[in-house]
Amino acid sequence: MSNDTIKQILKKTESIGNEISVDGWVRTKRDTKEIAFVALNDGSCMNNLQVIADKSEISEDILHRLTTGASCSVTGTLVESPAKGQAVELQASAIEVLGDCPSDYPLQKKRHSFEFLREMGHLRARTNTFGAVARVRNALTMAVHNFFQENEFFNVHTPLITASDTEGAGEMFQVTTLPFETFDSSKGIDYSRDFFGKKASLTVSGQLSAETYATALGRVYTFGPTFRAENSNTSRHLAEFWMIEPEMSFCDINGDMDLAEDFLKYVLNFVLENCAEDMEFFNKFVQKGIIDDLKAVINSDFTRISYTKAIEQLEASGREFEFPVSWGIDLASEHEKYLTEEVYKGPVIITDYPKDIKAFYMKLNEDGKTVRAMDVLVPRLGEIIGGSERENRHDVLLKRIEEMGLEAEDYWWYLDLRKFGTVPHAGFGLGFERLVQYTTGMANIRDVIPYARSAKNCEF
RNA sequence: UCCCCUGUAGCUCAGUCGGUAGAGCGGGUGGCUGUUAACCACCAUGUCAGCAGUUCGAGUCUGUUCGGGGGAGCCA
Repeated sequence: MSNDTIKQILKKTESIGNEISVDGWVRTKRDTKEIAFVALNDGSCMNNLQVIADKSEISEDILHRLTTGASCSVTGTLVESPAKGQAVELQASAIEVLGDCPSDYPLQKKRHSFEFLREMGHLRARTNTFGAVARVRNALTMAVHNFFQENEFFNVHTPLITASDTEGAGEMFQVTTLPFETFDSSKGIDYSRDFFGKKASLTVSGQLSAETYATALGRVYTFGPTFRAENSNTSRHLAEFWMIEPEMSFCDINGDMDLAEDFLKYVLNFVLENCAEDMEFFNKFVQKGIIDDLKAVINSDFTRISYTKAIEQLEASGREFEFPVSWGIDLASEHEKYLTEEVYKGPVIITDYPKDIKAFYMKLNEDGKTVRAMDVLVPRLGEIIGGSERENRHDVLLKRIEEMGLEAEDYWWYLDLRKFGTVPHAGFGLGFERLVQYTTGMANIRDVIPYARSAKNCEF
């Protein structure tokens, strides 16, 4: 923690003329007869610090070892740069090589494909793109907490291991200490001998637990890892991902939509303000025009339409969809894309879905056919947020549980929330990696989390 | 899980009608220039993903296994 980071050095022009020391990794070196130009990066920001290594000051041996990827500590004088391309540069008086980098270093000073870099999970953060993703991801994490804390939400740590396999959001990973080397399938499984004395799994959602705290603290949110054992092989799914789930008491579906809209605008704005350089990079090299897109979202009013209206629009479009449109179907990607990218050209919130295609806990409308669900759809990605007002009537919830073929006794504590001082409440869920994807324009979700876990993929 | 595409040097790719391997970048060496993905010259580098088959002969054709990508479904 002794030396300034390159980010600090590049910002503080008043230190021109001072003797400073900097640590970092060599990105590139350009040799001339008298001088070598070394682009030094320390991860603190996108930009490199140009180090001037005069061959009269720095030995040939040291210069020879400053290969791409090598780490070093440079001492010298910060001076105004006489050439274009950078405002300041470091005139080196001494360079210490901390770690050599032999020529079989896989990251060359050229662009690599994301596919190749995925095989280099332990090194890819040293590239411009993945460094920027990591910094933006960090900023988004900050923004999420700031937003909820400023709005008086309490962060709740919901359990990662759960014994209720009834959360109903997808296939679960089982957690067990039973020795399956000696497992005899003909005898069945005696879970009473397992660690928890019953079948346990990794959580697929913190929502039900969050609801219990919302009905005590008012406004809460979770922000933690979630696990789904789905065999889905797409650029939008992970087996391990981070989810944000706010839950509010004394709130209906309209308040829920307001929160979702405010939330998205807040975090996007936070990143544009705090990661300007990284966002410029994405704007230029990853997704052209993304900064203007995000600004447009921040300054727009999200369109809010009912499911029934959306179906009418799709039917009236005259479009040949692969999946035919009729009231009662779940919207497919092509339908969502049409609505967000072609009709409204921006975020769209769709509400009041048919009860049969949504979860049991969503509040039933007076029509008896639809529930107070709301999905936020955005261009490029589709559904980014899914939420609802929760069913707060004990008798209706019980009936819905039975209708869906679920066991009421599995939900005894969840039903208790409606038995004892029930309140209207609502919330939503948001996959954090999808938010990072949407913000950076990165096309594949495996490139916005440090180490992606998906079917048949658990490297590093 | 389904459909489509794909696997050749460290990377990105070309390789025609089946005749025994090529470019750019990267690396090494030398030169040159306050350079900016520097430039110029020279040099080195391959289990053509694996296995099996057809053929006088397979990077090329066939089968199969594995890996990667895109789309779909499921979803966040």
